[in-house]
Amino acid sequence: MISKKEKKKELIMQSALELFSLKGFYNTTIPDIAGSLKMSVGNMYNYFKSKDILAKEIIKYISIYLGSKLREINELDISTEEKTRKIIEIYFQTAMHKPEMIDYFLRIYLSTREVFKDGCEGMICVNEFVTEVMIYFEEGVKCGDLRDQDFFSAFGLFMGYLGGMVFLKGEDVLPKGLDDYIDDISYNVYKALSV
Amino acid sequence: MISKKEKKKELIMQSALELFSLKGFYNTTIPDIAGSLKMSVGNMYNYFKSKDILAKEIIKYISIYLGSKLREINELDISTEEKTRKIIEIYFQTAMHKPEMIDYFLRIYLSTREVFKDGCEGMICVNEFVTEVMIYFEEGVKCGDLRDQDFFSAFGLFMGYLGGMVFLKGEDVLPKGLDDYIDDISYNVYKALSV
Amino acid sequence: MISKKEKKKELIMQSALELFSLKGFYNTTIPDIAGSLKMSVGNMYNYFKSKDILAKEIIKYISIYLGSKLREINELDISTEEKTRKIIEIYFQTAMHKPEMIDYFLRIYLSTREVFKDGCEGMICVNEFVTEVMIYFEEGVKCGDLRDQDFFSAFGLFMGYLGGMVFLKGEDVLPKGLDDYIDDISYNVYKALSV
Amino acid sequence: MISKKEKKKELIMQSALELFSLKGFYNTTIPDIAGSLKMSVGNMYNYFKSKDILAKEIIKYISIYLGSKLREINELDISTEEKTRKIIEIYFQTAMHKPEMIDYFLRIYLSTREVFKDGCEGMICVNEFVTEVMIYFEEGVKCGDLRDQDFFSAFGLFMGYLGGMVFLKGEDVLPKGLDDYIDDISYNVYKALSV
DNA sequence: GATGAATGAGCTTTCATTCAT
DNA sequence: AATGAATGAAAGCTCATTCAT
Repeated sequence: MISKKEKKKELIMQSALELFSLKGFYNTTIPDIAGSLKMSVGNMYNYFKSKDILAKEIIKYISIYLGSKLREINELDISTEEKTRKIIEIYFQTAMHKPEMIDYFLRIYLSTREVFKDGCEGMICVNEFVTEVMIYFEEGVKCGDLRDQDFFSAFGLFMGYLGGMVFLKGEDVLPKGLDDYIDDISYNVYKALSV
Repeated sequence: MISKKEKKKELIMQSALELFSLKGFYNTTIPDIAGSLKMSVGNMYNYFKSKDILAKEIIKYISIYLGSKLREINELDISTEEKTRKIIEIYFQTAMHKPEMIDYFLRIYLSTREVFKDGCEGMICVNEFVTEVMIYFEEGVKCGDLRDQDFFSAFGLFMGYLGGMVFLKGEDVLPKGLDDYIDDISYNVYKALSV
Repeated sequence: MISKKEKKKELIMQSALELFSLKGFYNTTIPDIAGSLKMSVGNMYNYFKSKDILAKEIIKYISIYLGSKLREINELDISTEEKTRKIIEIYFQTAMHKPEMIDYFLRIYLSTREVFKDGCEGMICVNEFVTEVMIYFEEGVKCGDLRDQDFFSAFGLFMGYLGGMVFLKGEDVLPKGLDDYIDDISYNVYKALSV
Repeated sequence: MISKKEKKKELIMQSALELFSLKGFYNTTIPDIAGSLKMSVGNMYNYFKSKDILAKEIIKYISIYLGSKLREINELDISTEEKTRKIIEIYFQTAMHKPEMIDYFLRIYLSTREVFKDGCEGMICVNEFVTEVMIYFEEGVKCGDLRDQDFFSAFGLFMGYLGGMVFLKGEDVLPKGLDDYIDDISYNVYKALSV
């Protein structure tokens, strides 16, 4: 069972996540976050000892969320090609319906090194997510669908690609909706990674 | 002919670029930049009217630099496959020898929307760079090497991939040097984009 | 008979005394004190209505403790010279074995006027201690051992001296242990005060 | 010649010294100090990088001031007994006419260890003052007036005594003015220290 | 008696920008 | 063109105290 305090921590993370991804880490103040929750500034600090710690907890939270989504796909009994498409779909769906998550990942986590340096070195805080991508890749290789190449070569292509598209969407330069690129992207990714 | 003032502006941009990419936009102060140039704070404002304007000039500067590098490749009389490889090479070489440029692109420009919102909407400030990628792509299509797909589907893959790899390198999770991934990546990109 | 509540108040004072003398009044928080006693913050306020009141009760507590030690000496049937030495001994022994007491006296009580202004004016809160020094002095005069001078001239010398030595010890500038100064100090004090 | 900046630093120290000694270190805020000088808060930090550093500079300043006063006495061609009296006189005169100095010494410097821990270990920041006391003592010994005892035994007596009297005055328990104790104290100190 | 979440004023410190020289 | 002292708003964070449970 989840404690009342744990529940409130999650509420705070949700609100902070939205504000951070909307306005950026340094343009979101603790009073902003507290205000959005009708909570006093001081009380915020009963839940998260610092703004940095809050930011780190949020990325872990996102990693767990996205990781669980990927796990569901990994557990399906479908071809690697279909899995590839489903991963793209879920990524874009998240980008459309919970844009703050992907945005936080791309614009806060990847770019605010100072904050994540201590405690999120390497991929510690996005471990759950990366692990599932790894599973997707290794199973694809094992069953003969994907070429056996360096994992990071494959990871960079797949995730760099998806991130890049969401960035373009965010910059409002994509003429079509993200959904409309799913066919192209699935084709390109699978073409690149398959044997 | 380039004026003395223009020359000093460039010096300032160089120094600011290094500091911004090293410590982030919000952790670099105007006194920091002035200090690194042994220049007074007040005088800095004779060259750039605000920190935001400085940041925007820098991204244009980078875009022009990288665009010119790509143009050189586009003007070579080689196959699209060779061009693809050369683009990757030049991108990684820049990432290794002038890391501040790629870092600024990925960590400052892409992530600090607040700053670039006014004056760099869409791709205005990275126009020169994007244009050359577009030329690479369209010529590749015209000569029958590349599949005729939506430009952004291709752009996202190529540039998202390269950015993703540099990010991974920056996070110190790549077991090998960037150079050692050139073969893999060239292969993957060309496989994805070719007919 | 001492009530259960009175007993707990004393426990709190002991803990607070240690923390105050170790970290200072303003660097010791009520949560610090409560935490050191595994007690809730709210409950602390059932025993002491404010931090200031707690601080004042502590100095009274110390005064009573030290006063009782001096009374024991005053009641002995020994010469004033021997009493003088015994007072120094007991003072230094306290400084060594219960350093928090002397430290509190010197560093909290004497220096944090704001806090003790209301309720501890003059020597109200250290009354028991000062009274015993007064008795020592007056009896010494009555029996012809000590010169009959202004009490405060004598008090300042004796207690200023002892406090000064403990300060020096605290600053780690004394080359020897406090004990090793007892001979010197006894000699100096008695020489100064005797007829 | 003294720079304009140095002059302003001294003005700030003067003002801060008064406020600190009057209200205590933790009850004096930077806005208090800035306000007393009709100066902006931000500008204060152009002169002293932190409140702690300001506090440390002040104690050095006081030490130099008092040290110079003692040096003048040390350089006089008078007996040790007369020097003893003159030191007490100058100390009490300072306590009466520049009470903030002695108060700062006794109530801020000696009691706020946290602040002076780094950078003022031992007697580093009161070096000039202590040195002159040492010279007084050693010359007194050399010329046969004072007993050759441990320096700190003598220092603790002399300075502890003077500090103690000022404390008592501050607590308003002395029935007479400080001046009226000079005879007594001179007699006591010299009696204790002389051969 | 006991808990600890909640309050909110207040603190130190930072920094883009201005402006008198 | 050049200096750097000055401004002042705003940030992150702390903490004595209260109060519903």
